[in-house]
Amino acid sequence: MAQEKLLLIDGSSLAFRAFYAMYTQMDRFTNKDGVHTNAVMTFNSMLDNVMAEFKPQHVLVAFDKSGGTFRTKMFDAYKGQREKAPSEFLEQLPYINRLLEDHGIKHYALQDYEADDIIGTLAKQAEARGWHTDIITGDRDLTQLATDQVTVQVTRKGVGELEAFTPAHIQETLGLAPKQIIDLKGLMGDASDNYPGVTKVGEKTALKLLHQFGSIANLYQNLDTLKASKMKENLINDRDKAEMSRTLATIDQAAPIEIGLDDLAYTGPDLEKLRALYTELDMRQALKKLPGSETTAPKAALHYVVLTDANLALLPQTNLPVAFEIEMLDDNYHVSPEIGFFIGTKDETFVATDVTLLTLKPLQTWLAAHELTVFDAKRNLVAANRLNLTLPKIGFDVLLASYLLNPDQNSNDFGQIAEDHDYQLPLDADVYGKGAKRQVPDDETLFNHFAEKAQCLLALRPHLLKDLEAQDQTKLFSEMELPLAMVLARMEIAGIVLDQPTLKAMGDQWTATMHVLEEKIYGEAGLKFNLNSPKQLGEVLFEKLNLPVIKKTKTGYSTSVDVLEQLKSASPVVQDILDYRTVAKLQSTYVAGLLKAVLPDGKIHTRYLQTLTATGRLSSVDPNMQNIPARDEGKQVRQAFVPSQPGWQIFSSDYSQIELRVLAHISGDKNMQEAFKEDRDIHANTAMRIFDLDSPDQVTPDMRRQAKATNFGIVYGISDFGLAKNIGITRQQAKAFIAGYFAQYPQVHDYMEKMVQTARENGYVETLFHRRRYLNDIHSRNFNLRQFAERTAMNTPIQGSAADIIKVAMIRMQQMLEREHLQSRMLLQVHDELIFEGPADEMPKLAALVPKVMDSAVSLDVPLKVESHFGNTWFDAK
DNA sequence: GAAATCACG
DNA sequence: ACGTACGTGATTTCG
Repeated sequence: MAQEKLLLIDGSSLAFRAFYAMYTQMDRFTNKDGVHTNAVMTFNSMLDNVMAEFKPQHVLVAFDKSGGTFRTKMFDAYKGQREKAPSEFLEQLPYINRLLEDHGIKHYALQDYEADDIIGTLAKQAEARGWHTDIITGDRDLTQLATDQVTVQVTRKGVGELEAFTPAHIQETLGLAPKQIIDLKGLMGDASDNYPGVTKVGEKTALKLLHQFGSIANLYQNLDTLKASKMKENLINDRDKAEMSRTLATIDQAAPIEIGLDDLAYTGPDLEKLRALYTELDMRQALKKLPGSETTAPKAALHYVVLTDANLALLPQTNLPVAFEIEMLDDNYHVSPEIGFFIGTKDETFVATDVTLLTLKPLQTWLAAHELTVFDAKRNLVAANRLNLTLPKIGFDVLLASYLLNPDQNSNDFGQIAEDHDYQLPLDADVYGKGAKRQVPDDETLFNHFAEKAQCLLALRPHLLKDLEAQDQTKLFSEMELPLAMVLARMEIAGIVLDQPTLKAMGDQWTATMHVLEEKIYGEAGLKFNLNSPKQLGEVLFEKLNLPVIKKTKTGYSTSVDVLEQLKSASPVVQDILDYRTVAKLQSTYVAGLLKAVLPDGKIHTRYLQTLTATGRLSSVDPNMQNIPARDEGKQVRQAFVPSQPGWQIFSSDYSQIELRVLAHISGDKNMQEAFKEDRDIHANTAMRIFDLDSPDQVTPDMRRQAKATNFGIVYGISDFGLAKNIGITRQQAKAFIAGYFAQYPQVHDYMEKMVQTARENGYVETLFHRRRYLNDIHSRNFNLRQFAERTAMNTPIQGSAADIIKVAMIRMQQMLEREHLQSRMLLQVHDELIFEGPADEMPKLAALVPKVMDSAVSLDVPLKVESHFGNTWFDAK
């Protein structure tokens, strides 16, 4: 007989996670009585998943009992920092209990004990009987229970995935045996359960000590063998804390539970009761899944042919578009495994897992002769490049088209996009799984999915083309976004070299500064605390040091820069905190973060997301190369971005004031256009106008600063409150500023009103190149949402048209580089700036060429201005 | 997962 | 009376 299986679920931890997994959309999920159901729903689907996956004969869901536990009796502050659970959560707990009962699953809680202890006790009993146990929890502390017979499954990324902690897995990841997790927690403490551990000992130090000594007990027995150090002192001083924390972290495996293994048999659900509960809670998805509800018939498997090197001749010659994709398992196509490809014609889909077939001559020739329809051109171009091949004839991209039709539909999952256009296609997540469980399915499943995708691509193409035409976006698609995908692919493939030693050296300096500041701050504050925790920092500043509270956040005191700037004079510690924040950011994001992103070729290959933003801008991820520090000491980071070859340099050109120039053009404002036509300093010009001055000499730096902020505010869709806050004036003054501004630039005012009006009438606004953004909230009864939509209506045509312009410039620039046979390459785009590398002797050519291409990308009623620089590093190209 | 913070245009 | 600048991504803490 097969081994008996027991499933123990940490109900408290999972319910909490289930609640927060859909926290933002919580209010979308309520029943007709206003009871929230997000936690119940998520908990329920989680339950379905684990029951299906583990198929246990015995199940128990353990909960914490409210009120204290034996641990609180030992240590008052245990879990003391926790805020009370929100009422939207508490109201769902009774339903979760009912849900379990109706599922035929036992649940249990015990006075003075936590769910952990119930689970630990039962797991031990099950082991004695020779059963296998799986424990489902969101809490890593439970991994201490892992044995050969007990696997601890910890939820990841909310609740969607499980990570299986076996003793071997724990050994692999931490180098510890499960029981040593207890010593680990003893040494490092636990912030969320609010027990201390040893001062200054975090996970790293604790692991080192445990690898050396094995346990806390043995560590203290052999403390003499440690060299004198601050850490040793801390260990001596905090011995009590360590031992107490160890006790607190220990799960009681002999809790006096009144329930036994024999009570846990899973008998299956009571479908009628479940149906009643789902109905009461208005859980339609769950209702649909109940047996006996209407089911959708499984679709017939599609036909496909598996390609081999021997049957490539089967590919038919056709003038019709064909579907193509190189499939990869992960988002990051620079490094993801390539798991197969497909070629679909209207009559047949050809599939294979062996992507090296693509390098064979007959297939290359075939691909070069047929127009391809893909989902995500850039992704396929990079994948192809990894196989040393080009895809010269990509004619249609379903992802790009879908994004242009509505940039809110920016999912990267073909299944999702298909659904948006009323086509049936399984989500990639359903075929491949998510996160740790993501894997290549068996060939039949994979190939069938390929066939579905191929046929879906071919089916969607004519509809999307028609829709693009109807929205006047055909050119935007075929002359801008699709060609741009090719250009971006080349930039991403080129990558930029990171000078790692240089960056490491900077990082070491910043780390040293960080440590000095840390100690100084602890001295000034009179205590040690976690500087990276806004919560703890807030307590120190506003409770211990009694500094005035300037601003609050949802959860407590705000400690952001603008607040700290105002508190600088109140205490010397504030400046140190600001300095600490600066270097900590540089170290973690720009030194450690960038070093992590370097691929084996020594380069950083970012990915531009071409179908993400609502305005038409690009974004950049893994890593983000569009927010590398440009000011103050952080800009040194740019010294680490260097050319890929000796004798080469970095070249950069950027548009000057492109958004205000776009505004001057589309608003038709004569005064603003005049300023640009005469190449005046636009901010000084604005200052002269709103402060009613006669000559530029009368503009003080402060006036210019305020005028500049007002110009920005206008672009963002101004409000008096926002402007007042930004430049530190009263709301009245801001109001007067804005009135003055509109008096001086009257057509700008007209433009703002016109855009809001357009949005109301059409439901969307457009850029110069017909990029569209829908603004459903423009008619909202909710004041905030409506105001936001109005500001968006004013801003999107400006930001989006500027994005259009640089996209045109990039496409033309790539053509020019080829036409002029330059070795120089385009590497990066940062919204209004293009960065290249090339041989030093090509720099003068770039200096002539790039600005010319950029400023002639479009013809506006005002000139576009471009500034260029070059040097040995990105830093020097400024 | 959410929130807070801070980097860029 | 409402509560606000537009568009992004990465890191850290916390429940």
